[in-house]
Amino acid sequence: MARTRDALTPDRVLQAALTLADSEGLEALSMRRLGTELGVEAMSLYRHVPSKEALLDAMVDAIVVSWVDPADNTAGDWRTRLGAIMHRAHATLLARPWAVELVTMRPRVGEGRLRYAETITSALLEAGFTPQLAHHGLHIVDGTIMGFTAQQARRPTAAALGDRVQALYDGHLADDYPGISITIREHHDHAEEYALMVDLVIDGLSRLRDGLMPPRSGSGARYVLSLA
Amino acid sequence: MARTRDALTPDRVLQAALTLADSEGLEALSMRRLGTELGVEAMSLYRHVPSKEALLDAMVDAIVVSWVDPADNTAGDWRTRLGAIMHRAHATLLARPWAVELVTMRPRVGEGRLRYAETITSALLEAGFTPQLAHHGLHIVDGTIMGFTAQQARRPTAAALGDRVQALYDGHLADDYPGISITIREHHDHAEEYALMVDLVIDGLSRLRDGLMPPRSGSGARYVLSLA
DNA sequence: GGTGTATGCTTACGCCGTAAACTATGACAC
DNA sequence: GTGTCATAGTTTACGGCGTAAGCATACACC
Repeated sequence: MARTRDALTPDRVLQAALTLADSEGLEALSMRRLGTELGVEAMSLYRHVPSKEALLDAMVDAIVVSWVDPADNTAGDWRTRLGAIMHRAHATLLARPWAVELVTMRPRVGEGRLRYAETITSALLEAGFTPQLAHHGLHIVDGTIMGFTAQQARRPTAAALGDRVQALYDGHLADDYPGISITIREHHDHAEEYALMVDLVIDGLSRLRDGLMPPRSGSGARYVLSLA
Repeated sequence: MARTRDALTPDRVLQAALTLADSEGLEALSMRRLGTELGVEAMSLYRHVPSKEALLDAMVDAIVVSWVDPADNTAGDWRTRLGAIMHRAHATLLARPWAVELVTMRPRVGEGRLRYAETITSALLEAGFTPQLAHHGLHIVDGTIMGFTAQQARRPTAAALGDRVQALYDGHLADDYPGISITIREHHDHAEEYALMVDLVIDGLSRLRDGLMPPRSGSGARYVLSLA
């Protein structure tokens, strides 16, 4: 076989995996399918990738690292920088809805995720956050991106939404769900909603840093477990 | 076969599925395995459940509906009621880490999820939020729960975290990741962190309602797509 | 030319969800 | 009691999955 020409490489496999997922979704990404896509048998991929899991982890890392742009690492207000990251992350995940599952669920932390975490953390530290609060801030930002994006990326295929929801749109069930029946009619701009959330979070972080958050009830420690 | 005694029912199947997932994780939940758990062949389950997908959806609904307790639907400040839901949701998801994937990724909206959405929505409407803002509020609360919980439920099995992270704990890589190297040493109380986030969100919602959020940059519309 | 090694192929195993056909049970009508 | 029927469970089978093990080929270097 041609060793030099057109040789498979880990990166070619990774790129092909991203492309395949982009065009046909994550459930279409099987090793066999990925093989055919590269004109090769499934088992050949294992010369370049230790396992499918590792491949998925590599995909995650490639995506997450794209959220931080070295260009805005140093310049500008921390608020602007964080906002940029949050919006960029949101945009890429909306463009790759299949990635949401991967990015939110895979625990492995690679270089890309570290870079991303470092960018946010150091931005907060430079902005005068205590290490403790910067740590919390990283998780707050990260959680916001994941949670909010997951929600919007969840396919509203309508048909798959459930009959009840359709009934709601049709104006029925107003007795059972009065609140939703009202709000469901609102014009709903996803982008605006996310921007609102980003502002809310950044403003909240700012107020936390400055000790402006009103003291509140407590830790929620009463809500531990039960498993019915 | 005994038609009356010990008969399988959709609910028995659902309960068994929840139990199995609780004890062995979501990846152990196969129809075959669930069958043996119930002393029955896999195919028998299909008399009571249309498909595995439907079963998973039922599991989601059962979990989500448990987040809202009729008892605190009407009583108390809206802040308290929302906080209760958020903490309860977080607690149940931490007790059932496998459920995070299901709850965040499955688009189907059943009765349970509707009940949950209705509770939050009507609480906000009653608190004087505009329908538009109540709608946003629902998504903000929902996204917060999902995102933050997903993050904490992501197994920190340490071994599976990645070598770099271990190196960071050991104090290496401080040059590459100065910020993280500082914050990683902090005492890290998950419960406290979530409580902080809950307060941040509720405070933010309150400020949104009262028009106290400072005007900000914009929608992030510049961060659309690219797919490298 | 011979050897070593890298690359890809073949085969096979044990899982998975589920379609289709079959069987055994009890309920009920006469 | 006998015949009919619906219901609940079983059996078998299909096409997919990830990947372990072993084989074949072709180049690089001596």
